[in-house]
Amino acid sequence: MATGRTHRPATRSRGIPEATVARLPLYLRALTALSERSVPTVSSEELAAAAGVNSAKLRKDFSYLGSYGTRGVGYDVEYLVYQISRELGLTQDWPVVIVGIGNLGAALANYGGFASRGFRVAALIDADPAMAGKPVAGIPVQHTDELEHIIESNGVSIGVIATPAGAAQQVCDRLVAAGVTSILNFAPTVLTVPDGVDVRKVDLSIELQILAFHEQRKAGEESGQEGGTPAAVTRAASVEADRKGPDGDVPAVMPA
Amino acid sequence: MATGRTHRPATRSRGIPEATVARLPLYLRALTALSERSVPTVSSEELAAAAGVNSAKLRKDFSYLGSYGTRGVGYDVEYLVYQISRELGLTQDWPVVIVGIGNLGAALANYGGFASRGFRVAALIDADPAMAGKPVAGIPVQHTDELEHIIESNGVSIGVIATPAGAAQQVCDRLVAAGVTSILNFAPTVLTVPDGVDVRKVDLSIELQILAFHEQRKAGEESGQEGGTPAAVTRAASVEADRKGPDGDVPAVMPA
DNA sequence: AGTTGTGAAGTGTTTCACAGCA
DNA sequence: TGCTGTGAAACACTTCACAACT
Repeated sequence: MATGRTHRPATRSRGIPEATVARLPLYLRALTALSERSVPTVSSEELAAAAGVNSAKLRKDFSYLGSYGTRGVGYDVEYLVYQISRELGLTQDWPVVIVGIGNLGAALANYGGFASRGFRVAALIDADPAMAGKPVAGIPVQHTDELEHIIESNGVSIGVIATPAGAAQQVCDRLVAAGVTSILNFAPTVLTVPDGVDVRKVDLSIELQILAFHEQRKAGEESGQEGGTPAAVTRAASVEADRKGPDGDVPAVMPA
Repeated sequence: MATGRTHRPATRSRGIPEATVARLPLYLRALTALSERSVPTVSSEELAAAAGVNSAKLRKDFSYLGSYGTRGVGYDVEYLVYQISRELGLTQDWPVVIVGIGNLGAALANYGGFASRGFRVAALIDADPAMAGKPVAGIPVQHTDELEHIIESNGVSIGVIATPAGAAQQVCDRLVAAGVTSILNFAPTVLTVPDGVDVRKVDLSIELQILAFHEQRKAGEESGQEGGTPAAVTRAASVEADRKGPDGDVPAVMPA
């Protein structure tokens, strides 16, 4: 089993920690804003505030990239923008395909920040023949049949999956077979991919559930009741721990 | 300055690590699928595979919730579904408002998994008067003027911001003032909120940038270029990468 | 004086490996 | 026998605090 790995291999690149990589885009955005206001230099304290992190963390993060600051002064905004862009690989242009042009896919296609920084929507792909040819965000939707051809002829290495959950793994397999090695998955499914392929997932309902967890804690906290179980206003779901009757011996769980 | 905190307070609740909380929804989804197939029990190994994590991690995660398994057997699916739901606070119903009904807001409103598990879209809110009354996903859009009233009369504590970046902080302030204490932010902005308010952000372009970073590394790894992977057009930003003196270690430069 | 860059300490997370129980 | 539950080790990340430099 274990036909392939799932998720970030986390192969700590050139010694840049994954957590740092995840923050670089944040710094970049803050720096870009400063750049647009023609601010020439910025201190770690200021930039950290703008990016929503603390300054020690920011300095440590930057230290993995090199010594790009000037003691007593701060960081040169333009220079740092460039260095981070380069580190993130944004000085080249990444063609991206979006598969699944429903509400979400359309939203993504229209998302401005998409094109702005190093990414270019090379194609929109949908399984519905009725969609074919219809322009979304100025780009004509193409049918799934074209997928392999599009990937190959455009040298696409990043794919975005915005299909229903049921179609996601299949689309993923085709993307990978055609040469895509990085996937951003919006479908609520665990994708299985071969080694060497990166998958990141964005999952609305997971985020909401995490918020609900904390929200519940807040509610429980102020109603006295300590030490024990989470007070919870629980509208008593009547799920009980009892065996199901017919146990056919279902082997359970398959990796699809 | 420092008017308020930014981001997850990460107040390690009742000893359940944040990393574990973030995985509970994943387990829950896998368990729900098993439940629908009437699978009665599942081992840590099987469940871990379905959720895309390794089994040691899963067992450790579950150990924070209590001892819900049976040695030699595994976990009772229904029972675990209930325990995790309860822990996440999904046995109560969370009314949610979505602010900003553009492409993305509409996609979110239509997202099924939304309503399915403990969340209910209480209202859709948009600043555009032309949108008012128009139904999206069967729910009539209401004008921003109604925001405070909606929040208060529905007891909404979770808000989703899907507005343009420029409006996000202002919307956030109003949500918080009206009583919202958890926010899911899709706008590419760092929100500032008072203590006690949780913010989680979902940011497409950040995810893509992280993928680009890894993608770039893959490309660089196997020598320079090869026929057929990136459309690497390296749009030479001419920022001159030379201003620092001391070499001799870490810089991790990858000239192209 | 002001601010970076970084060892070292502290904290959180993952993995190992096996005792303990069904 | 098989699988959970968990200390302990390993690893990753964050924060501290200050020397080094401008």
